Amino acid sequence: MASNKPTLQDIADKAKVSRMTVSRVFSEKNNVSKETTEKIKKIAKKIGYHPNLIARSLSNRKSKTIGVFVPKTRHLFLDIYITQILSGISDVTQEFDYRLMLFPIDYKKEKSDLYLSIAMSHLVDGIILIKTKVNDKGLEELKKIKFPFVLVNHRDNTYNFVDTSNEKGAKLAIEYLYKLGHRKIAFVAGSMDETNAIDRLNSYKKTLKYFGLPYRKEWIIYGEFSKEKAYEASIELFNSKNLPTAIFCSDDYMAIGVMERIKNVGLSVPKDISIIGFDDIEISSYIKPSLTTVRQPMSMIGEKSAELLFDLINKKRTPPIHEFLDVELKIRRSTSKPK
Amino acid sequence: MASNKPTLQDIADKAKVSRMTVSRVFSEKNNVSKETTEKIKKIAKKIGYHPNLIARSLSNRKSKTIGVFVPKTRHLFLDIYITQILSGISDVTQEFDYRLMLFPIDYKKEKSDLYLSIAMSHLVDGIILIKTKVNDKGLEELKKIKFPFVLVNHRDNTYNFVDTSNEKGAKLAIEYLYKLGHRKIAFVAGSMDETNAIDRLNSYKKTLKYFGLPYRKEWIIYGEFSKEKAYEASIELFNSKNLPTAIFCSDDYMAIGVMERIKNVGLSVPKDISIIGFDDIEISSYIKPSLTTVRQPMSMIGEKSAELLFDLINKKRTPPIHEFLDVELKIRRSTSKPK
DNA sequence: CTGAAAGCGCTTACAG
DNA sequence: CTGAAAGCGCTTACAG
Repeated sequence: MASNKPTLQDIADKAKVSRMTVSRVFSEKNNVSKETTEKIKKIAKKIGYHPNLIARSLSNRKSKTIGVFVPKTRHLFLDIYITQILSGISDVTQEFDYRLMLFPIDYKKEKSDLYLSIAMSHLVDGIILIKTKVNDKGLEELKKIKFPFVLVNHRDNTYNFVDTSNEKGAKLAIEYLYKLGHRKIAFVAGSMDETNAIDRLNSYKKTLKYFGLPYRKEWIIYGEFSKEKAYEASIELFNSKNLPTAIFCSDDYMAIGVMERIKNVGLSVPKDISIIGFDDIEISSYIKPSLTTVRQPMSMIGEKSAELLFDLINKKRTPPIHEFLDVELKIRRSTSKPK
Repeated sequence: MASNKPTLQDIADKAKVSRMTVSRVFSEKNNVSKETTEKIKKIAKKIGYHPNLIARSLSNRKSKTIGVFVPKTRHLFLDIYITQILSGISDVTQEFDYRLMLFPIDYKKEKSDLYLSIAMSHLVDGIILIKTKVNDKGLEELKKIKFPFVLVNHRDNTYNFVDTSNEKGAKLAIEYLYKLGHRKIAFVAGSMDETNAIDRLNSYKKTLKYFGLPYRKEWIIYGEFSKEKAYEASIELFNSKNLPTAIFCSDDYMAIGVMERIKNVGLSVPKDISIIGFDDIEISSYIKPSLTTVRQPMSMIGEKSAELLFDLINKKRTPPIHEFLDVELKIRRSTSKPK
């Protein structure tokens, strides 16, 4: 650490002006004479002045920083899915000349006043929460103090959120299978404490009904958005005598787990069973067969959520705001007509 | 924003003590009587007090935050490789009860006083820079003011760094190919403005020499750590009459690009040509054939660099510190004996 | 366009 | 164990 960092006062002394004038130059108020501005900038450069942003924050009550809560999953807190959302957030944050503070969090374990204490800490001007769980008590506190925050991929009408059209996504998948000729369609659900998982499940049920397809409880299994869990749970599907001809999985990792299972029971994709995933993560186009999946526009989800947050911070929109982003079916080789 | 957030003074008034005493309670100095401590905590809870961390930072000159510079690559600033490093950094940061500020950066474009201005801003107590380029002018400034910082995966003896044993990694790969019986081994280099790429190339040359293998300039191609570039550049290898029997690629993405090329020229991996990559990214175990590669301990690299940074911040070690982490050869199906 | 005064909400460094 | 004083380095809100 430099022992004595120059301050506004140091420059003011040398330039023979008040430190207020120097402050104006660095906060770009453009109301200082050209002459003095140049003199001040020259001196600043010479003595190596850089503003103390903490001091600035304390007095103007703006941190110019947003906080992003990201779920820790699978030991690694960032899977590819979240990485892309984060990337979108980061792009917009830089456009707005803001900084980004990361809060990795285990939503299940964290005490409920974490959000509030960070909101009250003045460290950030707004918060984005990626994939919170249902019934998160902390959110109500944030709303109560009118702190700007946006939920990402968590649909709760009480709050601001940016979410994927999960309903449409699941519908697209089932519809596509139906049109291929499938009538026996099983479903692999995600973690039921996330609205993503709930919405996809409900849309699966609804779409089956719409097409007049049979709904069978034993054709729904629960994989908790995990490849391994999906692999384990999917054994049940193959113990029954009545095999589905297609399986729609709530995310790509689970689809990969199910494909492994299918291989292990001696069947083949898509010849015996068609598989559709959800997300379109990078691996999905590399595996064999490549995975048909519902693509979420991940980095756009990040961008939109950051844009919304800045609108809230700048009071350009009033809560609650709800945005749904569109999905797209990526057809690859894990789906075909039934035998 | 809450209109009037309670401050230390508010609690002090109600508790009939000085705000200094209240401050002591919240900074956990443990030198306040049990009785008063409890009274203060009770009042704080009742009126919803949460400390203003910005104010605390200004007066005690500690931000309790570290900054991490991450390269923006491939439009998405975070590829899987960086994600894992970041995850390791984040784990250690939480252990030390610090916060984490993210600075996505294009190292080639950024003006050179960015590091310095952030170091001087008091926003962070230390900095980790992931994959800087050779000849980055800004680093010298940081060193001059003795600001704690650590380079990740960039070997520059002037500064603190945590790097992979690239030399050993490349040696392991070549050695393995040699033992399989390969004598004609080509090399795909990364971006030559990164020491990672340089070190792997040098080790390739050195190891060839060690085994008495022929070094041919036309067997070295440059893929800039990009799948597409590697695909493009690798065409040259197949225009020559003298084909290699194995290709060692400086990263997995390039290995994937080269494998595509091999397929497109009608050859097959590993039957005609063996392929080895570097990194062990997630896809590498999913592609067909699965990729033999030199595994970097990515999240450990993150952990070690954060631990080193905290040691520097707490003056437990003195710069320059250089750490190399071990690599491991993951043998999969993209390598076999030559025909 | 410029400045004097007051303040942001904490902690440091004494002192007792 | 507790407190009075001063200060961290800025900006706000006047005033001229």
